[in-house]
Amino acid sequence: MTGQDTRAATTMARINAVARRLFLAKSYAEVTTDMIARAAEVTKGGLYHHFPSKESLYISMMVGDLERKRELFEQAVAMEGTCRERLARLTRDFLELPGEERELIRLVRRDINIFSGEERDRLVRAYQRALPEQVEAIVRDGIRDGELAAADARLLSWSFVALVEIVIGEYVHQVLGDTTGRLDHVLELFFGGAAARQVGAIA
Amino acid sequence: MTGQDTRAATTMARINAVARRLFLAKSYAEVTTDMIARAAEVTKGGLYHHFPSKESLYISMMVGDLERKRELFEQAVAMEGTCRERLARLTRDFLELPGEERELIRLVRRDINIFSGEERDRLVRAYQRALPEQVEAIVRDGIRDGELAAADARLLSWSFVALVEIVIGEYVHQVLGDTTGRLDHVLELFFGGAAARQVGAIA
DNA sequence: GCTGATACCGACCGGTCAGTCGGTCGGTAT
DNA sequence: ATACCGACCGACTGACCGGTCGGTATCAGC
Repeated sequence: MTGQDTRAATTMARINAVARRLFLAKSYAEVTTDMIARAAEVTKGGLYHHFPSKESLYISMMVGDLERKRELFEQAVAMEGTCRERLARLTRDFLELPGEERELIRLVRRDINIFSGEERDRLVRAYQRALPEQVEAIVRDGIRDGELAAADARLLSWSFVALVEIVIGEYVHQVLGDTTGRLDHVLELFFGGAAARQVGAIA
Repeated sequence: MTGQDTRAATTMARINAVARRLFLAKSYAEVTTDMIARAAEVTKGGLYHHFPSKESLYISMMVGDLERKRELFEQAVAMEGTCRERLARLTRDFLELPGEERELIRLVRRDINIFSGEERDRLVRAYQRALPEQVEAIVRDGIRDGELAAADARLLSWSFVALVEIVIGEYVHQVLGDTTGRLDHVLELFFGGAAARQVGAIA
């Protein structure tokens, strides 16, 4: 029993890993089930023995990964400290994820429009739980404690996530350098805005 | 000559309009050339008489539209006033665009990954000229005039655009209401940040 | 009213791809 | 040894879809 379970689980894990790599490199439509099967060293029949459809394979690969990210980000939420410190921790954790792991979150935005119905909802919910809701929990505390101005927590969280997403990418790497520069920029902009600080009076 | 031009131009415009509607409602792959042809009341042969390929039809529809938006946003750039006033004008113009026109900009992000090569570049360039570069011009002035803190203008522009894009959508409409509420939120957040203002000293 | 050009037609082709299905094989329980 | 079962195989199918092509309709200029 364990032997069979392990064997199936191993194969499924191999398929998942290969699928992740391929879906990152090419668009959903461009990645064929043949490609996945060949790269995972199973046949299409074998692949369809474990997954009912291409869509389902894609979604469960994504959902599994997002679940792991949720656990990571929850540590920042659970942390003691100011709102800013906790957001910093979460953002740093995110920025320091190995490239492939980090890029996977972008796939949600890239591919969300090709699905619909129940499977799409599964993906959306997994994403929301993994990132925006974690940020929202911290932001909500920040507002409650007077660290952030009163505002809609969800909207603020989305804004924060959007600022973080901007900071990924090669151009920003050239401008701001590695994690710390990017992190500082996001936090400065989110908390303090882009306006020049008045040098003199409060005016 | 004018008669022929007009006839062809009319048909092409009809195809473009129909394509825009369809591509907004469904993903690129889901919209078939048959659907476009039928909805535009031509046959596939007629469609391919005017456009060399589905991809080319899509891209030129988008590029044409983005070109019109560029002209609109250029008015805000050309305007007299502070950086904040000019960004407000540009953002207001954007937010007050009729729904379909505004959504079209989101298609760039949605579909950019399915193209590659020259046509993709055409689309990317048209988008950049239409929106981020306009914002960047204003932001650059703001930095030069000491209204914005010294920073990379392009990065700031992207951040601003990202904040604007957040503010579209039904949830934000419920929270902030129509254009003015959204506009104020974006400007407040971008210029002043989300931190609570100190009530007392400068501390 | 003839001629050429352009707009338009619609059946058809070539290729792709998700998904199927009858069958093999290795391991496990009895 | 036998019976069984889940893992896996791979040729095949059916549908779809972008693009083609030989042909017809419409209209301008002569």
